[in-house]
Amino acid sequence: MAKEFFTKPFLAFLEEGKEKYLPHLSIDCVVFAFQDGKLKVLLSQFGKNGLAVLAGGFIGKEEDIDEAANRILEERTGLTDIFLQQFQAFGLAERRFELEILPELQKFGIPEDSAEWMMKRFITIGYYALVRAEETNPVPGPLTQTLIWSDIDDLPIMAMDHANIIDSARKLLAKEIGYQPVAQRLMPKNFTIPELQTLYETILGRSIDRGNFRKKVLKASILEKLDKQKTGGAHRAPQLYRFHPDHSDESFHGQMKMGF
Amino acid sequence: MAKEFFTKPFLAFLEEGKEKYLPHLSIDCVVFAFQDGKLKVLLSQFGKNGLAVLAGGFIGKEEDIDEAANRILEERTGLTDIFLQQFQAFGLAERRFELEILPELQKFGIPEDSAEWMMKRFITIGYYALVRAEETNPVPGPLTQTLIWSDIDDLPIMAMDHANIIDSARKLLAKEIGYQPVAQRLMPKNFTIPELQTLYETILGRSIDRGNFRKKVLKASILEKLDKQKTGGAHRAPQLYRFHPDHSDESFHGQMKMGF
DNA sequence: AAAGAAAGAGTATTTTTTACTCAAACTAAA
DNA sequence: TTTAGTTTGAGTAAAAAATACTCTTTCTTT
Repeated sequence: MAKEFFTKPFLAFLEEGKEKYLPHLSIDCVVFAFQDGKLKVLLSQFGKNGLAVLAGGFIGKEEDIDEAANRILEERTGLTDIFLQQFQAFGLAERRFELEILPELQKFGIPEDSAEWMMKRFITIGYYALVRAEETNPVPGPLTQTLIWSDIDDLPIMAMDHANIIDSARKLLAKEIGYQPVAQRLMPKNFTIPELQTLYETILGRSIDRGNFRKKVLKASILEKLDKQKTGGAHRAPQLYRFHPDHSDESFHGQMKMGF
Repeated sequence: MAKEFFTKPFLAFLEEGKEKYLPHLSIDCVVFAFQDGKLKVLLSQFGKNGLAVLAGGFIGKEEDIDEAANRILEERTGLTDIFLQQFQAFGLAERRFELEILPELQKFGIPEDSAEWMMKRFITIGYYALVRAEETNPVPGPLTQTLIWSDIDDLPIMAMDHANIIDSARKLLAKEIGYQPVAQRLMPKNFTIPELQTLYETILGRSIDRGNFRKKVLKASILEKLDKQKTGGAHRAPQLYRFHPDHSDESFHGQMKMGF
């Protein structure tokens, strides 16, 4: 990785940016996934062990902010129809890339004035997204060197206030999981109840009684039992389920308030 | 009211704006109060029966967005230390004052180019504020002709998407009232339990059992009984309470989840 | 074939919510 | 001064939800 990354597309991006995008405004997406029993976020990193940033971008002059967020996410993950929700704007006066990113660019010989517009103060609108890791195909963009799924509890050093943005998103997630779609979007198509429980436990940050979780989740009748069982496990084969495809989304918020 | 309103201060404001404020960005505050058993919002109206807008303003180039929101609110209400919280950015591509406000300005002979920067596309960051109506002293600003407390269920015609912004804020309020500070900020210093109940009922939009409400609110031990009783009422004199001054705010979120 | 381990199922207790009833206290009308 | 009307304050009983367990089943590994 290195010099050849910051070539034409990136320079072109910088030159065009001033014309195409609204000044002082950006979008940053906290893309969550659940993998190996851990909560992950999608990050792009400037080189191995380098500074990391969220999946971000800018807002076209004639583009809705939600449109922009979807475009940015599609560019990075290849996914359309993502669960994507705005959650907070971050707007401290001293929020600017300058200090951290400018040296990086200079290392690669980018002329300073090409990136001038990017060095201004930026107010960023934070979105959070829920994806299934196994369906995602991360694609580096013009500004992104390496894309990684990082354990949310073991983040690399983040640029600016990005660690703070992730933290806010995570707290929101814990609130929102009581209102459904979260689990649908993060779990694989088929899963066992104990697997679902670990999702809840990692998001809520505490353990839940096994029996009670099962009881509650079944009573909510949001799950559909499959014929198959999960084989290969070390012990008794657990039953596989999937979310009932009927009430695909909004239909029954609050049916499973998850007040454990 | 009329011509003399759009004079020096307003023109000066327009001229300066381009220099002082970030382009394409505004702040709009939904200021809630509870008065006569009704939920009210602070609006400024262009003339009697005219178009109404939220208490809004712009973000200084070196100003945090929270700072800006506080400044704007202080300018209008004279209050400092307001409960003020960002809740959502509104950013449709066609969000612009132009169509609705430009004609108003032209009526008053404002040169079109003075207001040019204001006619661009704006992304607005929505805040909601909670105030005690009786402590507020609304002050018209450079852009605001008349300030009124409007019943949220009987709004005048609102400019742009401002009705939508109010609606979002109200929905949020209903969610947040389960997490405390809301009632503290909206109720007068002293109040009776039935009065508190009507606040909950109007915010939640449904009726609550009298006895159960009282039981729950008392068990949360957030109230302090006063010696006085509320006199003058048509019937049995209800006991006066105030919020326990100790845990003034954050201290015990969630103690009163209000799951009616 | 037996041991270990997790899943599935069930029970019992406590807490919270919901739906009421009844007495007390005050005003206004008789 | 008494009485009717109305709202507050207080309490009870039943239903639902949350919590804390135990026991059985089923699978893998030894």
